[in-house]
Amino acid sequence: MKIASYNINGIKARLPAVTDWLTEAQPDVVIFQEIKSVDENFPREHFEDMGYNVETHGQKSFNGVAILSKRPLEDVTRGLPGAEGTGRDGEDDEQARYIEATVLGDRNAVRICGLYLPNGNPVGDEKFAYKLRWMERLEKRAKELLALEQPFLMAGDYNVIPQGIDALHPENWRDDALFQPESRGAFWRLQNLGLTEAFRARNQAAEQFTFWDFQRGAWQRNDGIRIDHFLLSPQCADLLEDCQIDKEVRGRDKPSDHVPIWVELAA
DNA sequence: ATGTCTACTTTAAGTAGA
Repeated sequence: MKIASYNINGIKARLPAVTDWLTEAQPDVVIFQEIKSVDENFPREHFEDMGYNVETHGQKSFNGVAILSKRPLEDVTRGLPGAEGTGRDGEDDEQARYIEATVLGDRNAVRICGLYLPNGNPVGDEKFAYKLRWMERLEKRAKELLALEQPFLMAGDYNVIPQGIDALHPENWRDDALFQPESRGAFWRLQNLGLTEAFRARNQAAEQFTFWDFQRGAWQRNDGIRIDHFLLSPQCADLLEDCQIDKEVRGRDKPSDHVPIWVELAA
């Protein structure tokens, strides 16, 4: 079962590019981030015509996540649990950044957690504090799911550069929320719970990026960072067969600033 | 030093977010 993650930076602007990539890559499941659309305006029927079941969690203008699956989706939940000062299960989280669903493979059911972690810039601002609180909530959710001892994965745009090797010029990110010790520490804490970072489990090479800024000719200079990740539960990591980044998508017409990353699971 | 893109409104030029 091929499961992909792709921050598309706006479904309206990205529909042709996303359609071309989907047609070629043929993932069984794909999670999108930054759909930047309310649920009613998401081109659901377009993707249904391509054979996908579609579940969205959108909002106006910003953020927004979705899960598309060729297999049936079960037990869909929207919002990361534990939103502050609100009701249960993140129903009142004002930022649409998280969705979960279960996909049935031929041999295993896999819980898919699609996330768009807050950027957190500028450091020192309330936005950075929100990022760290959000990561604490994610860790809490990971612990809940780990207790079930079932295959699950948490994937998406983490907005975290794990190590210096994950940037062409790590020194340029020293003061950025994506490379702060607190952000990176929270990402390591997730892994230390027993989650496997799929890409690094299979590839230790430098210059393996998933994002190149639109500004300053970052793509032309390969001035990228690796911030889109798959974290796998132990039962899911046992099924891991491959993890790749579809880098070439960044060089196409009207690209997103991110490219797809995917895992192949023996599920 | 600067360089971009997207969505939206204030609707064609400015703002916010990344």
